[in-house]
Amino acid sequence: MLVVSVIRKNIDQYSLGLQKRGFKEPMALLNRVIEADELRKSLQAALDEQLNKLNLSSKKIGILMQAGKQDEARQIKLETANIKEESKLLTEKLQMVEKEVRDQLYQIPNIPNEQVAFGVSEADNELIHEGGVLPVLDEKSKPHWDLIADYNLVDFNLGNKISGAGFPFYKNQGARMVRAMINYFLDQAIASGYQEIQPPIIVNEDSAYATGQLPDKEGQMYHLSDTNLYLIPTAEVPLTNIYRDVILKDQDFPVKMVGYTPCFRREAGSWGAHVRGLNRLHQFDKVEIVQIAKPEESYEILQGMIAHIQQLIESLELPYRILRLCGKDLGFSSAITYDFEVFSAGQNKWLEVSSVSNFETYQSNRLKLRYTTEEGKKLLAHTLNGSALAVPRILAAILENNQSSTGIKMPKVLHPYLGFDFISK
RNA sequence: GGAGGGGUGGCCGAGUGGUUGAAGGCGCACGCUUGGAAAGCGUGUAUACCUUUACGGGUAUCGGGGGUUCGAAUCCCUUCCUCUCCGCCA
Repeated sequence: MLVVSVIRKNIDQYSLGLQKRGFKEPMALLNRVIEADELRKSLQAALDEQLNKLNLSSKKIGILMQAGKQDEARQIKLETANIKEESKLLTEKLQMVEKEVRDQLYQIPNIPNEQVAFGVSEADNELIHEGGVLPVLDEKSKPHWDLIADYNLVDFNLGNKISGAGFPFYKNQGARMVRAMINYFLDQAIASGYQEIQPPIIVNEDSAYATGQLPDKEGQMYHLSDTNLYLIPTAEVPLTNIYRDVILKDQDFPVKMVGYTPCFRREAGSWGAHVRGLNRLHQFDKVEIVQIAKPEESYEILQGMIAHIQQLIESLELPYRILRLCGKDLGFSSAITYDFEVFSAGQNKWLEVSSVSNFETYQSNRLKLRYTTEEGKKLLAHTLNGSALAVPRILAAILENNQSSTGIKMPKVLHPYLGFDFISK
């Protein structure tokens, strides 16, 4: 959520930023919030004045009562009726306006960083880097959903029976691969100085609001209505919320967390042939890295996170590319996002396997996540996170890219985790 | 799930209707003291919003929400959390 006072100060720059996201009349939108906030302030001032009168009267009455001057006290009591009436009205108005300001702020996404390009579709995402070698496969090569069936690695039918579409059963060497990747990804993050955390995968409403899944993305999450709790769509939610309502001191930095969790996504309305196999699931495994940073350091830290993910993908010997998302494709809360895509040769398709973002203060404003500067000022911190990595699509790419007539070769780095180096019949 | 006890500032802890944003202590900061340190003494030490060039002033906040009252940390309702005992249990 943006800060109104900051919008006011940077209105031209913010307006331009929203244009990058495809907003037609951003200036009007921004001015509307500012005006609503002005109204809020004046109502607040008027209310405070009434409350002040009331407080003064109460004090007087207290003193008179103690002095035994009941009659004088009763006289003042009568006068307070008007004030109370007035402050009640003002309170109601104020609450309405406060809600309006909040609702308007909820509708304004984060302002893109200056590096983010204008764009009208995902075709305008900028290619930043390419790495690895595209595999040359013979024409008998298959997509992973066929390979999975051939080698009995994942059972989708069983998933349908027990849970529903999008809830696969991993079996045999497939299950082993999932477990190996999770462990490998976690170990690599730990080696890069991230603190491992195993968080809950069910969170309350406050947490879902604080990281921005609510109010408008409730369709993304599974909701447990009897207890009003949510299944997490990503470990970002519990990990970042650790720092909700926290004021960090200098010695608390750096804050680097890594967590493995299953992730749950309803993905309402996005089902079809293009999401076959492991490409898109309701439940999947992901290792997530999260950092909290001082504003002046956050972009350097973002580069570090990018480097970490890049190394991870390279170590798996997968062809990949890094894209910087354009304004149109940028997530609502993000100021800048880099997507990592891996080429999956059996489908002849790029699969997004990681998305790393700097949210600047957009999340921390809702989280009330701050830090103390050397001068003792309390400022909003920056939050960043990235996938490192999402398991099923990596699994798919490994299977497809490494297939041959005799079987599937496993990347070297996973051998110690797997206990095997080749999948064959 | 049953029965009971609690949630107060960075921490401990007092406070059951009236100049209480909150005694006292610890911690922390600064100053005095000292050869130096400790002890001692003094001063200061919450957050948010509004207002003021500044000094300052105002409002709200004693788990959250609502109510009673001129006035609530204190009374009532509701909700969350927590502790103890019993039950159940991986």
